[in-house]
Amino acid sequence: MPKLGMEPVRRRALIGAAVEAIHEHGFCEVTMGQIAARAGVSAGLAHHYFGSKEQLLTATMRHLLSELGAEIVSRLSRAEGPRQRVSAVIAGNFAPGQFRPAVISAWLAFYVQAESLADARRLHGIYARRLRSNLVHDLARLVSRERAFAVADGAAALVDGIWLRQVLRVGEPDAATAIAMVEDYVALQLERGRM
Amino acid sequence: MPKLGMEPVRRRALIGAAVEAIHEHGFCEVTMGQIAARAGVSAGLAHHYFGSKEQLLTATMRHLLSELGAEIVSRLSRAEGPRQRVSAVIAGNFAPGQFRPAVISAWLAFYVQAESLADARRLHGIYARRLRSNLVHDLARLVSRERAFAVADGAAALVDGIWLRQVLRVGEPDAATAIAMVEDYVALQLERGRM
DNA sequence: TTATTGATTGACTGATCAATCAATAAACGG
DNA sequence: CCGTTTATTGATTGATCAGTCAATCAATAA
Repeated sequence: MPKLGMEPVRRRALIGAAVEAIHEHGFCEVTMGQIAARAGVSAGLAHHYFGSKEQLLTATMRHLLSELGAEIVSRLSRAEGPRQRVSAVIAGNFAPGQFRPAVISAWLAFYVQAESLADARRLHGIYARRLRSNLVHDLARLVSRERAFAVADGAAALVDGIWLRQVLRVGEPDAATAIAMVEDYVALQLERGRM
Repeated sequence: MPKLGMEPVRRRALIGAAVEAIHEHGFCEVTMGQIAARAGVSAGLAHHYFGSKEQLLTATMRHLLSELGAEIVSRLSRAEGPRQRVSAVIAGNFAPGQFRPAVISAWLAFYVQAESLADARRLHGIYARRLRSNLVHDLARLVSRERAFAVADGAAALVDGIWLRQVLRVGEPDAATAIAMVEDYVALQLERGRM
């Protein structure tokens, strides 16, 4: 059965399987065997393509962050003016493909890992700085630069908090309510800034 | 050297050591041996008193939640009127003994575990409901019941988000800034509610 | 003094799992 | 068709670690 050019197919499948397997078994408990089985291959093949469990997990984290980033960039490109750009960032953070149980579980697990794993920490840092500078840049066109920092930090904390709390909520995530909550916060802050 | 009545001493030491060891080694990587060594005893003794790693970890989580709860209750008892009570809850969530790196790491790790571990999930649920009902009860005296729910959820998400983001921040946690951020959010929401 | 109980350890075991590797087989290139 | 590359597996290894246990020692009680 061996077809050629399977590498990208397997890599994608394994990364997707890793997200699901982390959700099902928990980050600490999940094994290469479980991930590989979910992707429909042997554990040996997972090692063949990724070298080690840590590298597969790091690739998975990189994938999640880049997908989330892409959602935001795509919405930013359609936004007009700073206020819409802020909304684009907020909505991007709750994009349907991202704000779902398995992704939320994996994302949180990587947050925890980022503390002890240098690679994970670096990736998180890059992503967080980019998000923040995007927000600050646009907010600074609406309020003072000083307040823009405060509002960006507040909005970012609120977004992360909503993701975090979704981990323990039962039932499907409600992106609309989440977005409304953050939009409300930003609107209130901007109103005051204009007074 | 065996003295009598060591059980409570050892239990406390092991729970404290678990928090520190999780912070140092990471939740997934930490072993009973490392925790026991930090507490100055053998791994065998840790099993003797707690039965299993899972039970020691669950006891640690219970301890963290109850300490945080105690900080809030203590501030609530000194508060007068609903507005002060809301502030008491906020300040309690950033009490100096709790809002520090090792505790934050462990707390977040337990959050992740709560997804797959029934015991951890139950504990978290109890704590979260209590916190929420406390907030809603007092907020409902300041704004409509409906808005009280929204503000309580927003404030709780903000608190959790600030804790979460502290995991990756370098340097000592800044409780004062954190409290100011949540107080600002609540103040803004209450102002609107009164309009 | 002599049992009894509680505290404690270090050695042991059994299971798990990441990582390696040799073997196999299909596709392809000449 | 024959050699090379790519894909894939299953068996194996080596390390780690949770959990158990017998043995030891001190304090207390009878």
